[in-house]
Amino acid sequence: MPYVMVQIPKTPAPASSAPRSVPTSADVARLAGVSRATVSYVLNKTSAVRISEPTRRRVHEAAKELGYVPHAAARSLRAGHSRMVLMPAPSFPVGPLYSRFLGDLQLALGRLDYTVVQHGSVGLHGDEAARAWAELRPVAVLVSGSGLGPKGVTVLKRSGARAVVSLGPESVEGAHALLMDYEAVGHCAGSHLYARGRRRIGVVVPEEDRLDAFSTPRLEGVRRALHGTDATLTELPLAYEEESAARLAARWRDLGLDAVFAYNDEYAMLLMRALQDEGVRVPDDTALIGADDLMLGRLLRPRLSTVHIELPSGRDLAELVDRAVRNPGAAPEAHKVLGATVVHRDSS
Amino acid sequence: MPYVMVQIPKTPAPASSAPRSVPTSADVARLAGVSRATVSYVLNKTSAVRISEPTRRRVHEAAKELGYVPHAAARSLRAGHSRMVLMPAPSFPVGPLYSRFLGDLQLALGRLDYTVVQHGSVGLHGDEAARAWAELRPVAVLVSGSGLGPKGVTVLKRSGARAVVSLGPESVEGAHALLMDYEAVGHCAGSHLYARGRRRIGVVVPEEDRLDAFSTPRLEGVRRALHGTDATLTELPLAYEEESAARLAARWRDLGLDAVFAYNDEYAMLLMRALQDEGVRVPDDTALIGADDLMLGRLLRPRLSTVHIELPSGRDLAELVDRAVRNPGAAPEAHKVLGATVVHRDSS
DNA sequence: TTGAAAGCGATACCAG
DNA sequence: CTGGTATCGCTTTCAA
Repeated sequence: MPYVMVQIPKTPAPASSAPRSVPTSADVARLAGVSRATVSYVLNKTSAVRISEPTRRRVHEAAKELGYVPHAAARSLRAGHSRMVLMPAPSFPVGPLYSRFLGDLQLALGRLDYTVVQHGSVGLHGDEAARAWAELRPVAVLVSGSGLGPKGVTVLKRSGARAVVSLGPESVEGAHALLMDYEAVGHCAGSHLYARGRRRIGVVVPEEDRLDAFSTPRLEGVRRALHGTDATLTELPLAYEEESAARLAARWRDLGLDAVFAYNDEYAMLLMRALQDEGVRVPDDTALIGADDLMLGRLLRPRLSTVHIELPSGRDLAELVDRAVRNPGAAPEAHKVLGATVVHRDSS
Repeated sequence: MPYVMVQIPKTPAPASSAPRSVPTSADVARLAGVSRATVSYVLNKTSAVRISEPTRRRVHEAAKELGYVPHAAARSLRAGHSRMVLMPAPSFPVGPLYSRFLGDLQLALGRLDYTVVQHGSVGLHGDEAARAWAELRPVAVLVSGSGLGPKGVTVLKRSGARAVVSLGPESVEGAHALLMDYEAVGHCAGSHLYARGRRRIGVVVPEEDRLDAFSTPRLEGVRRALHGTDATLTELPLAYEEESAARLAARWRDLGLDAVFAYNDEYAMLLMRALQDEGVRVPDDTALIGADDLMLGRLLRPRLSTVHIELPSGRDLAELVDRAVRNPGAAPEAHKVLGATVVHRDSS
């Protein structure tokens, strides 16, 4: 040892509300009268070494008395890996469908002993966001939507992520993909309306930018369903406000449409109301179909036809993640996971 | 498994992507031909020391070439603190109101250079959850709802959290509190119905357990509003299903109610539909009021009266957090932050 | 059965 | 202006 370090006494902390520094395993060891190694053995139930029962008890008691909580950062630094699964937090209100999916996923991953963390990356764009996520060295990253490019995937993998999974309409180079075929939703709706004999078909396109990622594919799906037929497709921009709907309804007869796919059930309700106020009969004058199969659609009169969407089960996705983590070398899997089926009720 | 995930064949990943171990600052230093200290200085723009421009460039280039991303765990281990603000991820579908609040909050905290993380603590109860959160050594913890007791607060503070804030109906010992006075919502509704001359008042109580934390105070609020008056209060259990609503509506005339507070706008819509199907006129026979001021209420006929709820601004909460972090010694603040006002439309 | 000590990655002091 | 080095809290060999 080059020179002797002398411990400098610290200024005593204020009397009562002493913000004692956070207890470490060394503190536990001292209180229990053992070494830090022993503490680690006891607290992690290491089976390789056997610790005497009295010692175990002393360690546990010391830990409880101090309110010891292990330091995840130190642990994963030492271990060289963590069990954190990171997802970007959604930046817009999510429906009950996705909420439920998320809950299931968290539960399933929790059972597999992963810790799910949603990272509030607001205002970070593309690769910046990927870097921010990579700083946490998650073992896996699940990204929904289009917030991730191939470069982002590289950054994440370089920094140790053993699985990168994208949930969205298209797969990303190098990442596993859960292909949510949003076009299928529109395709379902378009085919349904066509099959019901409708030929002049409108498609609501929300004016809210955040929904572009969903609305564009849904529109394209309808276009694809109608391609090569004698039906026409009209895009109908609509903001999620009564006024906007009223304006659209006011020029409805001029549009001469006999059917409309309203993007989702909420926009459908908005539009249905406006159409009815305008004296347009649904479905006689105009057929109307939504999507997402929300409860509210069942409550409308006429009952709203809709496209029911089935997301992958959280358990399946959790298993995909676990598989990928255990075997990072494997080629990325791609799964089509979005089930879309028409629920025909009274509005179409 | 509800349906099968269909595997799509993917082109195998290029063989060149050898999983090199993740680059550290030492690797950057080596490549740039400088010491790790210099790398740290350059990358953190430390102003105390001045590094020659050529060196800076070499470091930056090396970092970029290696795809270097700093290791957050190592950094915060060394620094002794992080800038992570932790919130438990909500375990049930949240409405647009709360989503918006959450988004604002994340943005505001982001601007103050905090990283917001939602911890998916599913299946963890009370103090277990607090321990799990504490392992991440967040600088602040925001807990909404009643998932935190005084012991949890102690655990978190012991492990270095400089601010613990509870958002909910009641304050928790030792934590800052944003008091969401859910009773006020019910009180508003009850007073309104009473003022409109209604005396036999029903209150919908959702059968979904997860909503207890909200529904009980709303019910109590109505009770308080009616206390000491000649009005009666009837609890109306209701599940969020058409069938349940139909059953309730079927015995409506026997109940002899002239008004009902439907918990929120969604339950109100469910009930209004069922009542109308039963021939009960709203508001003539029975006045109806919801809560949350959702768009859908405006679309109902009659237009739904509701209780508009104002959450605290994300900016304000972010500032409270920042203040608390900078001055952890200060006494916990408690703010009443929930504004409830009746929006009188046509259903009451 | 327990203890001493090396090191995970990054930072900040101090010496040169 | 730059390099060596101790340190954060924890796990895990290796010795005793």
